[in-house]
Amino acid sequence: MLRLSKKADYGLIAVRHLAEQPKHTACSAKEIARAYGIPTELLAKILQKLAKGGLLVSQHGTNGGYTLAKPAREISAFEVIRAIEGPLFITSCVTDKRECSQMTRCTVREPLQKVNETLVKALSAVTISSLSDSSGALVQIEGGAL
Amino acid sequence: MLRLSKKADYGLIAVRHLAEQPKHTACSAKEIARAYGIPTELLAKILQKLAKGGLLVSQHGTNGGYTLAKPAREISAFEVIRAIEGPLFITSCVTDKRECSQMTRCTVREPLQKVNETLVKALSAVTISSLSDSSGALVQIEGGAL
DNA sequence: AAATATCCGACAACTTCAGTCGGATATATA
DNA sequence: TATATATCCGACTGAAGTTGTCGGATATTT
Repeated sequence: MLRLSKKADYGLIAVRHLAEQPKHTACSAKEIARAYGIPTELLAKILQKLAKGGLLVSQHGTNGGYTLAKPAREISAFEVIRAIEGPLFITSCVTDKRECSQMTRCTVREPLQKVNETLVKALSAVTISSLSDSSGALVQIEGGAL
Repeated sequence: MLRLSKKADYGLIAVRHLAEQPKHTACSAKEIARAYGIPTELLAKILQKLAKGGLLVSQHGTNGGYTLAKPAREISAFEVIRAIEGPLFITSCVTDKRECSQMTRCTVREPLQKVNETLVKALSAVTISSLSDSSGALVQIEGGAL
C-alpha cells in the first residue's frame, strides 16, 4: 500500500506543533501527546529519535521538553521522516545489504530509483513552516513545479 | 520504511517479461516464475490480479498463459502497482474509511497528499516499455552491485 | 528531597506480508 | 473422451513489521 507509518505522522504533527510555539518555549512529550490524542510513551520515543537525529533539542527536568534545533523553514518533512523511519527506499530489494541474488536480469530497479529520487525531492520541498503557515499557498506553487 | 512490496516487484518483473515476448505469445505463470526464481504459486496469484485488473489477458489450457492487454507503452508502473496493492496513499490515515478522528487540527495531511500526487505522477510516467528499452546496458552495470 | 521529564531496552498485541496448499474450472491436444 | 496443462480461488501458516506498553535509569528544576 506504500504508506507512511503512524510514527512518521505523529512526528510531523509534533514537529509542526513545536514550530508554532513562541520561541524558546519547550513542550514535553506528555503535553503534545495529550493535545493530539497520541499515546504518550510512543510519542516520547519518536521525539527521542528526532532529538538524536539533530532536529530537536531536549531539555531534562521540570519545565523541560523539546524545542526545534533549527528554524521551521530549514526542517523538511523528509528529514523528519528519515529520522524516524530510517533511510527511504521505494524498492523492496535494495536496503542496506545485498539481496536480489535470485533475479539477475532485474531491470525494474533502476527506473524505480528515479521515482524514489522524485519522492525524496517532493518530501524535501515540504518544510515544517509550510505545514504551519497557510498549509496551502506555498505548497501549491511547489506542487505544480514538481 | 515506505517501500514497495515484493508482490509489486514481482508483478513489474513479470509484466516487463511479457512485454519482451514476440507478439501474441503467451507465457505461463510457472514459466515466468522459474525464469526469475519467484515462487510459482505466489506469482500465479499476482498475475491473476493483473488479469482481473484488465492489464493482462489470460488463456486457459495447454500453451496458455498471459499476454499484455495493451501495448507496453500504454501500461504504467502505477497501474501495475495499483492492481496488485490497491489504491496508493502515502498518508497512514486516509484510506477508504474515515479515521483520524482524534486529531482535529491535523494540518499535516493536506501537504502530504500533494506529495502523494507527485509520486503517482512519477510512477505513471514510468511505462513498461521504458523498463525494457533503455535498461539493458545500464542495469548490467548496476547488476554487478546487486 | 521531590517532582518532572528525557532516555532506553525489552516486551506483547496486532496487522501485514510472503509463501504454501488443496482443489475447482477451462482449454488444447492426442 | 481422456489427459495434460494452466488459470482461478480461498484458506491457511509462518515470518516480519507496526503499534503500543511497561519498568526503570538518568538528568534537572524547584
